[in-house]
Amino acid sequence: MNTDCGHIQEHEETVERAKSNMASNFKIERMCRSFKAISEPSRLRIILALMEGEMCVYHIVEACGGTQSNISHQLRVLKDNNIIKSRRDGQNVLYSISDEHVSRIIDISREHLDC
Amino acid sequence: MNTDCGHIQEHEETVERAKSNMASNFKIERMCRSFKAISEPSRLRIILALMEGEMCVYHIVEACGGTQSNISHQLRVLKDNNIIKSRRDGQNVLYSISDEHVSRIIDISREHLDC
DNA sequence: TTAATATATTAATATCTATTCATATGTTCA
DNA sequence: TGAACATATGAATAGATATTAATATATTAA
Repeated sequence: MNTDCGHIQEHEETVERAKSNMASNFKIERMCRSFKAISEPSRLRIILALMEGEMCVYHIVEACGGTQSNISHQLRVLKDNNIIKSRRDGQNVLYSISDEHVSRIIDISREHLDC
Repeated sequence: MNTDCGHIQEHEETVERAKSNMASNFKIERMCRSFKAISEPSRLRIILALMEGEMCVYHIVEACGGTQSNISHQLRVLKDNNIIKSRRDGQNVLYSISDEHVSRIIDISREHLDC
């Protein structure tokens, strides 16, 4: 491998910009964890469901299918990554999308893939 | 588990909307694959680098670090998921972000996580 | 306080994924 | 044509992740 790709000048400049704008490892990993959280079908279903409104676990199970245990695991992952938030209401725990960035990202993706 | 969460009416309505707006399994999996593609540090680094401009493989390696082989594997994953595109130019292959949706999603995420 | 209900956690396993090393393919130029 | 270079691929393995079943915790109401 050498640099003689016939675009040395532009590419070297791009490399420099890329290096100086590159997020830190810490931030890269943080972003990745967020994207990974929404990268599994059962979790994405939960997000899409919650984009329709706040729900308790029982109703999330009803809307998304799957077992209570599995949904609960996925809710945990989503919450740990600040994708969703929860509040207790008596015996129930109500979940909702934690902030608008999430919905925007999902909407762009749906638009992009025509979903 | 039963439905008696004290929010039966609203939740049932939300469940109905969620079910009727829920993307098909096929589309859910397609979205998930896209998100998964951008969910690994080395791949996200490549995307961030290419957001600065088109580059050949050698320069991507220079910008992102890692081995040529690994970068090449990751480029493949990104390309298979239409995150990036490539064109051959002589001995080199030049990669770039495949469309603006990708950059928008990454930008929102950076803004969200303050990266 | 006990029973009933809703949700969360733990541990086990099966599956998936990233990374590495070795090698193959494709391109240019002598 | 063959040598040199740029990129891609295949196979192996180590590590991560999803799913399940069983059980624990938390809340309410009797």
